[in-house]
Amino acid sequence: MERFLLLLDGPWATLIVRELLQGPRRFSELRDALEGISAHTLTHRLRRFEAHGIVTRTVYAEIPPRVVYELTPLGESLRDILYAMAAWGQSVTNQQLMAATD
Amino acid sequence: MERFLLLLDGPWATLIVRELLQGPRRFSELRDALEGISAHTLTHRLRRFEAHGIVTRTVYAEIPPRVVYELTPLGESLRDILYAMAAWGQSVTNQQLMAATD
DNA sequence: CCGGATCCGATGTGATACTG
DNA sequence: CAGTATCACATCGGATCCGG
Repeated sequence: MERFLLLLDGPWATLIVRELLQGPRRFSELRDALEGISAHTLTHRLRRFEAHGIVTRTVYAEIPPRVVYELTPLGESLRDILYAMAAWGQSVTNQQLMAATD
Repeated sequence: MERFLLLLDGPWATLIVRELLQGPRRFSELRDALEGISAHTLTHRLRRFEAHGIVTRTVYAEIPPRVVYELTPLGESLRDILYAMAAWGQSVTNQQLMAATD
């Protein structure tokens, strides 16, 4: 089975990558942008991304500390997938999905 | 949060849709093509797809019984996403992924 | 500010046995 | 052939408390 599918597993994973596609982000910036995500989940997704080589984690030893996450070229290459997802979401109205979901 | 992400949740969901993109498939054809999937899981994914309107289920009351699954136009519209995923998987060598995963 | 530790619930998946 | 029922396990995610 293909590994790459596991990278975007879970509802938050794709949303985090989508946010990082817009540029480097601090931990708190991600948490604020992804309204509703817990620090617990955000940390775990970022750690996995890091382990899979699609995100870099840079720690600035300042007071207060600052941690910046940034997509690697490998992570940037996910852009086409995210774009395809975004396009699909726009072409399918919420009404269609809601009616089909219930 | 966007509903469509939940459609392709889990490692098998995308693979099932990818198989159906090649044409209608019987239950046993899907199970054979997706080596390693359990009947339990395949049934549950197909039932969800059906409920979400991306797959139709047609039962032929023959002996032995025959059940054919086919993508709806809504399901077909997922093609671009699956293609983008496939392209990504091909551009990234397995070596890269394995090295990054461990 | 950026998490780690821990406990908990929900869900995806498998194994096995069984059925119309 | 095409499932269903049940049990078991892993992982995603949230809540809460605590630490560098």
